Amino acid sequence: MQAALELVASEANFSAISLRRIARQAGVVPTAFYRHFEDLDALGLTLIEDTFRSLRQILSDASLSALPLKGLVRYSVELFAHYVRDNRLLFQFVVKERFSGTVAMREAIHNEILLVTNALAADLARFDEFSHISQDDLRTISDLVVNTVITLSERILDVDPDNAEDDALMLRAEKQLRLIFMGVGRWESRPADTDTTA
Amino acid sequence: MQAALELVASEANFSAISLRRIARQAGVVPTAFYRHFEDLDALGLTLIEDTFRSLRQILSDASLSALPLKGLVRYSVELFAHYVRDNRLLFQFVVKERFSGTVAMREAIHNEILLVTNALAADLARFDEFSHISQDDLRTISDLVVNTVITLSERILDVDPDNAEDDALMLRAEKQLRLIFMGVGRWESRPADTDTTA
DNA sequence: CATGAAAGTGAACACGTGTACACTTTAGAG
DNA sequence: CTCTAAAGTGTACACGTGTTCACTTTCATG
Repeated sequence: MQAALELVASEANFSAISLRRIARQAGVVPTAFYRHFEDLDALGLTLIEDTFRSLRQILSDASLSALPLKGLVRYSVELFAHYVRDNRLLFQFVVKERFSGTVAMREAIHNEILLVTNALAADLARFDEFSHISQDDLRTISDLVVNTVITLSERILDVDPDNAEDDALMLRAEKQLRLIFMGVGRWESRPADTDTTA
Repeated sequence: MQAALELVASEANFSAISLRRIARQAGVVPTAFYRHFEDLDALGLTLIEDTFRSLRQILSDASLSALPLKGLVRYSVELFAHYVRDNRLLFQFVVKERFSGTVAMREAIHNEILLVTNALAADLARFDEFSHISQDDLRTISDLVVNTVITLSERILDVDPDNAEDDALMLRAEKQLRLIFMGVGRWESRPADTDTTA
């Protein structure tokens, strides 16, 4: 698995590297691969599963919903960015395969992200500031937040590890999230369907 | 080029298909490929270039900045969604290669998106509603908007063409964009650095 | 109608690929 | 110490790959 991650990080993507190269990188003969996985696909799916199992762990450990809303944005962004940096190869793999992987892999990633989005919606629902928001709108908002965070991690992974440019990226994401939450204050979940601003 | 697009749409991604397969799909012998492109890379870059040339055309033709801000969101979303559907294969290619392509391809796509973001920032600057926003913040906002629209197109491409599920996707993106613009109303570009909402 | 460039052809090359099979080594539990 | 399952090995096969080269066909232009 480590060998696969290293190769994917140094090449275009997963489908561009072969079973034989992975085996070579792992210091093992090609046929030994089959002792561990049925398929390259199976390897990929395992990597995805591992990534998100670990991410879910982090997110539930942080128990964001127990914190005060004030300052939550900055804290969350930092937590997440830190975690992405610490698991660079794993996330790089997921980002690359999200749209270019096998159907099975794409679906797995998609479903995992959906889970995170739903969890966020449930967390947000606990705050008074969101009490006027319908369940449906909560998920729409969570979706926007999650997408913004995903974009942040894609960018962190794009700059090289010791560039220190990350701070600018985090600041931007933070601003964007704050902007979103500002909108929430004016949002009405069952408004007359007329535009309020645009 | 058409052959390559068709294959990429039916397979995982560009690096997973070979010169020989593209030639076969085009009804031509492998060596004939070299009469048109030096490289597979060159083909990919050309496809990207074409996609964005055409997209820029559409966006400038629409001259969004000449329209009233009210209703702009819905109109833009519809325009864009329509265009994505009409150029399904092309966009599918770009979405897949955005993170999993060659360095050259990834950079090309990244730069093109940056151009669109900057153009949007310039357009927004013309509206009175954004007069209190600093240039820097305008780009941050445009970035968020562009990312939201990109996410919309990724989703449109993920459901099959005649599913009619698109309306729900567009509605969600529309809501998210309106939420963002609501936030803009309360945004202060040089505030005391204290959080206003979170 | 001639001509020259653009497009397409077919054979050949050296090499990388996934997987099958029978075999050997490793290492931990009884 | 023994034995068994897991991990690793080496050989072999049929096939797909990018690229080369000299050759033929197509076809618009003068």
